[in-house]
Amino acid sequence: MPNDKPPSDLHHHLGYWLRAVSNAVSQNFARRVEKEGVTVAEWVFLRTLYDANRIAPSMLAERMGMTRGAISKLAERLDEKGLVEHEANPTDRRAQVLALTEAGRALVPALAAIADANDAAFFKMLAPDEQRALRALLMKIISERKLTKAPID
Amino acid sequence: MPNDKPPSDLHHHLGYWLRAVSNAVSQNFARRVEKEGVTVAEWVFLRTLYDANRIAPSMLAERMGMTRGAISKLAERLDEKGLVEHEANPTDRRAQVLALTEAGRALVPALAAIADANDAAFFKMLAPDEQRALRALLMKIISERKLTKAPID
DNA sequence: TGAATGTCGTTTCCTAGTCAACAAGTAGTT
DNA sequence: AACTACTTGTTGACTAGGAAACGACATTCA
Repeated sequence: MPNDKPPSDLHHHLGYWLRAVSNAVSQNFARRVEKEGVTVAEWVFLRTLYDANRIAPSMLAERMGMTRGAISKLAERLDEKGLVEHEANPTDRRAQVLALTEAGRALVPALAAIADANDAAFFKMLAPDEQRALRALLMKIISERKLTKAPID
Repeated sequence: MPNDKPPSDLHHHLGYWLRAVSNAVSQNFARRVEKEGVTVAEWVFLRTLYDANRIAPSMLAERMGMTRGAISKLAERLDEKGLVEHEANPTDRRAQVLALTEAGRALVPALAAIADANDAAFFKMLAPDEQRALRALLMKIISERKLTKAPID
């Protein structure tokens, strides 16, 4: 045998296509919300806080899959923009509680509308059953992944 | 009507799940190739160069979807690692030509094996037909997107 | 009570990108 | 030939995030 087979192509990996589509979606969304003066991470932050009402930074870090350092900086930026407030925690003087300001709360529905429009535009070439199928496949991977996260590797 | 309906949930967007899975795959892969002293971007760079043999940085930037500035720095890093060489272009004294060194060429198959293993491990919970379906959906989005990139906004 | 240990959020340092300004070189036009 | 306009790759300023060290505080345990 004169030669090994060539190394597999980039495009043979599902992860490659996943990254390509994901980046395109995120970049598109980023461009849209930028006009509202907000980044993608800030949108996720605000939307999560919208539901939580009042939440510790460490909780937010966990839910968003970011480090506490990142959340700390993110919260400060949003505070400066007048969208988020830091409050003291009466029962633990180390801790903080984050909450939306009125302006922050008012902004969320507008951002949600942009997110809806972006998602709709991006996946409109997929039929409804195809969209459901894609969602199901992605969720299947995620849920499986959750189970095997700590022990594996 | 007392109240509007609430802003849509983060998890209602396909883009959210896409980003979640894509980030997980990439992080996992990053951790694995880190042991070979290489980042994800560097892997894509090396693999692309492996096929192209000799290529201008500007071409590489286009193929990888990165700016020329990023490619310039990436190439310099890989040059310092002894994996990539800069050559002069005889016909245009502004231009450069990038090529793999022997070490760089030798490294690619090992990295490809890691990429194969990572992809296999990550998507093994999907049946073969599910994997094909996922790939088809992603490619459908990409190809549609390519067509409507410039004009749409 | 006091000491060790653990946890909270912040900060510093680092990496890896973008963007915009740039010098060097090419090409086209008179 | 000279002027203009474009293109090439590099650079500097800036941004966002991770890792780890940190100070302040809380908890546990003797």
